[in-house]
Amino acid sequence: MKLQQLRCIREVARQQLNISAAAEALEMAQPGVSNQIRQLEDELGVQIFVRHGKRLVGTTDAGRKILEMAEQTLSQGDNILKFSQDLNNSRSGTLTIATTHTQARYILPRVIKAFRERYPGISLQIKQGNPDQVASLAANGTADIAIATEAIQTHPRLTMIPCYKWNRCIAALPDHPILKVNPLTLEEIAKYPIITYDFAFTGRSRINEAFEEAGIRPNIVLTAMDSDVIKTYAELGLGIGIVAEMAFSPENEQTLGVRSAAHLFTDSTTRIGIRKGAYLRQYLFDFIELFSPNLTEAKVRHMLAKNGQTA
Amino acid sequence: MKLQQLRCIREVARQQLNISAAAEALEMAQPGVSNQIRQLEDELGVQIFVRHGKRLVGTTDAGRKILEMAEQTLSQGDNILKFSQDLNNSRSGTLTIATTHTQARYILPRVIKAFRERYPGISLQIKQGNPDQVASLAANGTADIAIATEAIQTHPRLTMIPCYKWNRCIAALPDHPILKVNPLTLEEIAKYPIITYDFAFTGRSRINEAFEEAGIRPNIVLTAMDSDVIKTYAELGLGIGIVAEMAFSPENEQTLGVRSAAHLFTDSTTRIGIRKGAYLRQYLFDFIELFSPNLTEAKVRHMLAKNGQTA
DNA sequence: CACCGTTACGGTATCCGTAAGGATT
DNA sequence: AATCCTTACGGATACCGTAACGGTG
Repeated sequence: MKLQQLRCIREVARQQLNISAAAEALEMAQPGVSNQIRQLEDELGVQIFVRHGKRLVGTTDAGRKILEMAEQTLSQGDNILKFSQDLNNSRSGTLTIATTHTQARYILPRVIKAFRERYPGISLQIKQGNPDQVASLAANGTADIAIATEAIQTHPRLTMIPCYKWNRCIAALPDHPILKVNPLTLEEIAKYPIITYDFAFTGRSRINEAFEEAGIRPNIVLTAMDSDVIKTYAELGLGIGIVAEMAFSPENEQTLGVRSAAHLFTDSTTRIGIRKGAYLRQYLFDFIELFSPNLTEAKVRHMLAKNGQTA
Repeated sequence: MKLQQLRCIREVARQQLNISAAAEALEMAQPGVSNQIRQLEDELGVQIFVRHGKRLVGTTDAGRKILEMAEQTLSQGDNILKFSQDLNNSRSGTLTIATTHTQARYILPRVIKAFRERYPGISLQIKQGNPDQVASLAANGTADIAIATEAIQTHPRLTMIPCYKWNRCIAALPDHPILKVNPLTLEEIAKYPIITYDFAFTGRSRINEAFEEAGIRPNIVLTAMDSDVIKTYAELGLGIGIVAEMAFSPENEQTLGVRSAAHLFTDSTTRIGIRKGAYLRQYLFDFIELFSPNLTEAKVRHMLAKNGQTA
């Protein structure tokens, strides 16, 4: 059994059972991948993939288990490589961050600016997605770290570290009556068409809960995956936006009037997710501390240790 | 990085930095091992071993960490192999049990007899040692399971499962006064020379504690690593033996008089130790259940899961 | 027909053995 | 002197690429 064989089956599984795609991702030719898979299956004496003639159409029960164990093995192996790179040149490497639009657009810029100054040699990669995707990317090692608000707190392979709480605000055209009504209530908001986040996104469920508990059916006319789109349509007068408060900085935003709605919705907590058992390079600890200054390396290590972290 | 390279450095570390011995254990020639190690060190750019000229004299700090991660990786890889073998022929394979003399001699025979009847194709291997060695053998994967009484309850890489409690009894020549004294006390015992277990062995520390608490200095004239030796010298009239109660079966032992000393010493608990994250073949669960019938597969799985077990 | 996986084949690199050479104790 | 690790070299093997073939939708 060789690590390369495990890499092959893992990649094929990740590419929806497409060997050609897996070969490309692995930077090898299709036949090579085919061969490695066959050799592994022969050596183990276990079919991993279900074949319909010459097409892969699924994984066997045993295959799923083997794939899971292969991921573990490869993760462990990666730890050795990362650790070594860390020793040699802590100044070069890659940091891949999986996160949602709101974080990438409004929170990360200042963090990344500071990080780049400290580690100019590290190349950064931001992978965006919805919270589920973000969690998966970190869980399978494609990303070093996940930053998101929901759905990820229960992922079995991630250790979650709470960073900060936030809430929503209301954005509307400057002359919109909602900006002056007193007090601001859910009933008042529900009188107008609403623009907010796509379901299962940045705290969207908290918005639903609030209206549901109050027995109000809001008129949601448009949902989007990112705050900028919501703001854009609010500027067009399509309705009032319910947006994460960090999407507004005090100095900008003359085109929209903004007021806090923190008293109407439950706080959401943004968390960092780290794959259990991962080796964390020094600069990742520094990144986390830049992101949330109270999360010192010692604190993070302690939280990881509590969660069955190996390394 | 290849698994074979990891195997090489692991074996060298296990063989006290002796490449020749490692090569033999790996069934390859010395130069091959040397090469693999060098290649790995080159690829990682990290020195793992400290060399004095041409001799390995230690591991670097980084090397120790890498060795630890390598063991993890190889363990995970082994899980895949074991799992596959389990699917193919659950009737063939090897079960390696690391345990102490007392278990091997007095408890395991009936268990192994039953096990062999159920799995005639599985070859069994018993590795004996003191409790520390037993724990290490299971922790590093040389043995599938550890069975012992102390020292192992705190091993960080093992999940411990308590099986049963036991205590000691007094063995002496049939006409020895200690067999009739009433009540049997530590003071009475301490009047005579004592033969018992080697220190750090099958519950020896419990014996020490008891005398210490009572403020008595027993006259221990001989210590041994196994119950048979103790019994032999008791038969020679060298003193009275303090022995694990399971070392006596009711029907045998006419040469020695026996009486219980359970009221004088704290109970000891015999535990099974299993490496965290190990894949357990079906027959291992059956073996455990034979050893301790209340430990069903479901219960064992549950205890392992609580302890950060992956597979 | 387009796509996908397998088989066949050949060059290259890797692995691992033997044999000989320096170091260390 | 004995032990031990390294270097050097050669043969077998494994790996991986290209090219051609066979199923599948």
